[in-house]
Amino acid sequence: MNSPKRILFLDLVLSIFRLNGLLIAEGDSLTEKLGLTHARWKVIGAIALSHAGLTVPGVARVLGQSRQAVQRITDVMVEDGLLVYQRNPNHKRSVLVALTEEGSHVYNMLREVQDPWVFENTKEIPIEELDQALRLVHRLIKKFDK
Amino acid sequence: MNSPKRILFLDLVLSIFRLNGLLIAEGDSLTEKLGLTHARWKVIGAIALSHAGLTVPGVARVLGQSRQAVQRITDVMVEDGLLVYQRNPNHKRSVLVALTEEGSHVYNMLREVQDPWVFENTKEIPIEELDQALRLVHRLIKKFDK
DNA sequence: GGTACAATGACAACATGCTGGCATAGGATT
DNA sequence: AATCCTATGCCAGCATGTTGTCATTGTACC
Repeated sequence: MNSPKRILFLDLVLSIFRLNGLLIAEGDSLTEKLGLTHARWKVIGAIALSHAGLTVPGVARVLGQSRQAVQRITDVMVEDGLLVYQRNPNHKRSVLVALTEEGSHVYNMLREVQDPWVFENTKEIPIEELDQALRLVHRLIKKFDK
Repeated sequence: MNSPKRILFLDLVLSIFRLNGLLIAEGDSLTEKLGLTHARWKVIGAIALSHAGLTVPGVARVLGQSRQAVQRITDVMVEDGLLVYQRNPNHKRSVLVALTEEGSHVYNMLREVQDPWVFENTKEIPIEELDQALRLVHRLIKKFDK
């Protein structure tokens, strides 16, 4: 069971761990001036991309995290004026999370630093490679996300 | 700047975050009975695979983490009898980290649960796809790891 | 309507990661 | 040898994630 496949897969797993850490560090340094952290722009991004309203557990489901982790982040972001909790017509207790004006502004600034970063880091990579890798990652996510 | 490439790349980044979380959960449940956690088997694996001796900061460099994070884990693992600190002929203060007999035993058991897991999750994936994805991930790591 | 199960909010404990600061050991340069 | 830079150990503070528990709300089913 020391097949090449085994080695490749374990290398892939460890590399995912490594890349995850590096991406977090990248994201943090990229958004430092905006007062954001990776936990925060993940939330802002999820909300900005959602057309329907999202509740806290809804954001958690989108991000694949526990609702408690998201709740803690959103609570602080509400205090900081980036988010507001809005009445949810569909649920008495479970409020909707929305961007404030300042939150939208921060999201726009996020895009302004993110776009050049994406461009810089993908300009030499053929789109086919990105697509293939993404498909494999999605396949693995589907396999593990039960 | 809403190119397909941008969308693909951002999806890839978010998917890496997601897969990272899922892999940690997988690893934790897989090694639960061994009394391991993902932080611990990463360390055990790094040490088991190193031919030369590793110091704590050495393990950290291999794993791409801070030496403080690794130090905390190894301290606990030494208490638990999985690791020992050994005199380092090359450095008075910076000891080497090695597996105890129990640590080696746990590593072997780790392999016994890990191998079937790897097999199960790769049997339907062509080796070429794994290889291509791994190459892209390595490429990104190299780009961000400065 | 009543009842049972699921979803949510709130709080706590804990694991894991990061950074920063400080003292000391090692190594390189002069 | 003296000096300077780097590596290391150790401690602390903090951000982020997990799980668990409990009370309450929503929902579905009888």
